[in-house]
Amino acid sequence: MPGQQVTIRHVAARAGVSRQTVSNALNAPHRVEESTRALVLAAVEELGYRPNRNARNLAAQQAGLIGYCLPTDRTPSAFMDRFLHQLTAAVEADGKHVLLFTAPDGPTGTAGYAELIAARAVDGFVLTDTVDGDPRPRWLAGRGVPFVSFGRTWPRDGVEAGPWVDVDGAAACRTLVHGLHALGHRRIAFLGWRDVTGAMLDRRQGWHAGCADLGLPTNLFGHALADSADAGASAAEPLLTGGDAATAVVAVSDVVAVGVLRAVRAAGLRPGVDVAVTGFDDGELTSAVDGGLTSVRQPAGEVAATVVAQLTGRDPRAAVLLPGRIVSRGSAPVPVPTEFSTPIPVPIEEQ
Amino acid sequence: MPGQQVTIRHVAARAGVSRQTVSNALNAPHRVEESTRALVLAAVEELGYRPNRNARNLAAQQAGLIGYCLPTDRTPSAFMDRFLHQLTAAVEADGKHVLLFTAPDGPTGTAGYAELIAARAVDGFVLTDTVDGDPRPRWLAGRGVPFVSFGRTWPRDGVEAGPWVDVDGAAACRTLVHGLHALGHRRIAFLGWRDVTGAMLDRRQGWHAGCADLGLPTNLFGHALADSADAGASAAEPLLTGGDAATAVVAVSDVVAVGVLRAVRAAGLRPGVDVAVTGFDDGELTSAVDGGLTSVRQPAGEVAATVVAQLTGRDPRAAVLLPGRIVSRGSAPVPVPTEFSTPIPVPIEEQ
DNA sequence: CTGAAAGCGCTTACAG
DNA sequence: CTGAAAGCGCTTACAG
Repeated sequence: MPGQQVTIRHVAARAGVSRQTVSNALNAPHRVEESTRALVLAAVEELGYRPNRNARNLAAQQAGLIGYCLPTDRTPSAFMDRFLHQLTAAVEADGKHVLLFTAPDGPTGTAGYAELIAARAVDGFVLTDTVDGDPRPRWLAGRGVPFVSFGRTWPRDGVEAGPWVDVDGAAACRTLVHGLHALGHRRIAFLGWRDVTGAMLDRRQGWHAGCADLGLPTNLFGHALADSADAGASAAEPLLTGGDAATAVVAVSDVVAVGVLRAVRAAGLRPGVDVAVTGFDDGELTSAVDGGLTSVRQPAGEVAATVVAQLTGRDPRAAVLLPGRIVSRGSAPVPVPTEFSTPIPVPIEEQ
Repeated sequence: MPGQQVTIRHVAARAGVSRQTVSNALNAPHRVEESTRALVLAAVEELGYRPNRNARNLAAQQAGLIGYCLPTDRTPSAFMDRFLHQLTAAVEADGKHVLLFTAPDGPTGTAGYAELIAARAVDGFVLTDTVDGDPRPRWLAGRGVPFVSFGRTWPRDGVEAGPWVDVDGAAACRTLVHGLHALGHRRIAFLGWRDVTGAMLDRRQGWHAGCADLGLPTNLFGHALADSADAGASAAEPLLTGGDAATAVVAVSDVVAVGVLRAVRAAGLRPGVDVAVTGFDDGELTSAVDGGLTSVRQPAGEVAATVVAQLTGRDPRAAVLLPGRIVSRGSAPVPVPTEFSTPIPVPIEEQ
């Protein structure tokens, strides 16, 4: 990086005050007379002065950086890109920046965290992709390192490992069931993943609660062997045939829902008409479906803002459940909830 | 961040040497006797010492950080997530980290860059999403700030604004045309975007060259009004009807290709059989298509590694064009190129 | 090869 | 309210 840096010395000389008065004018305005402050600010403006980050942070004993791990083997997703945008903006609003790092020891490894902590390179962490039994929350909490998780930290023995924000998948799926019921469906199935993740269980439980609310059968469910359209199609087939075939399917993800739609067509049925299908994620796949795929959108911006507010202590809550938003499209044109009510209100928009 | 930091003082005391000898053992091993070095390293190991980043960087007059801007209004994409993973890994291999920031003044604004430069918060930048007439490369180059762009910097008056890496979309589309020709197609259309971007022109030019290579008509092309399936379907319709209808369509993106497939079905034709369709991006949409969508995959890891190598001066090239990879699927089962040859070799894999 | 000195550019108590 | 002093934890020439 070339160019002579403008330092606090230059500003002090220009304003005709000492260096610490410049520092005070910038960091503790109340300890400086208004006229002095104006003088300093003018000099700062003229010279385009910005405090050297390293010097400031070294003196202030902070890093000005929040660490965020991108495990290299995670499936890339547009949603995580969106979340990262929002996180970056939220962290910036706090005068800090996001520092990215990888996990050489796997998605839940702590080595990368340990390095950054030892080097005092970050002030805290934001976690994502937490899984049941994830060692990271406990590990960080044990060292007194500030962090917040996007996604539950899955308490052990009823004890939370640390603060988290999550999207209420159960409420969304429950509302989806109510919406499908309002549409006239009475046999509503759930299609999850074979791998038992917390997110999947959460969504399935919401579907189950919705069916129970309305006296609908709760024995219609299946599990895709993978998060793929092919696996979704295979798993959906048995749910769509026979005398007690489902007329609606709540799928655990968009890509599984796309598979369900494929199975619907293969069975000679019309998607959205004979069989309603909903997904989860509201990604670009929703546009790949004729008439659009009804899906659940996660509020990335709200999640990011809440995470940062908790990290800085502005938000004292240890656990925050945010409602998702149902985006209603042709594959399952659930009405906005003027026509029905659910125990937990989840916004629905038509598109 | 709690806990007393282990400093170079502790290590020096433990090893029975002075602080600068510890520093030398770590940063300039050759200036220290082997036995001393071993002693120091043992103390470092025992104490779990890591140099304080801020102190090190302040003394060394560097930031240890590479800035990367995430414009908040950019359409989120799984590919950018993948690229960021790879960039993070590549930067880490160099002992640095990625710092994220936003662009309050729009996708090509320079305010965010200016702040970070003034604060000496980064050592350089990686640019993406450059557009024709993008002010950023010239602005950075004018200040002598190190940067590399992923995506051409679109020279003005023949002068490059700075180093870049890009994926050769023209070569990929040209190869696609040759592959479709090998499949028996003689009327191959191109479907681009109405908005004239460099990437779109690049791909269209490759299609044109391929058709010219093989003596095929070059008047079959259209432009979608947006990067959406609906726009793709509308724009594809006229290409698929009439006596001189196309039997294959090279689409500028996956989502446009999905629209083309919709138009193919709407015209009563069978995708992949009557009409071949290819996309570009190789995102999750490829799995939304029955039999899969043939697409072009960008080598995110190679791009990231090259960008970082240029940034650090390890790679002296100012402009690097990397081949994409064609992933052949049911929508256009182009053969691996043992059966045909193209002017520029682009790998094809079946999937 | 090793250590005493100076300095990186700030902030934070602490006198005046 | 303002400024002289000390210090944040390192690295970098420079003597010994």
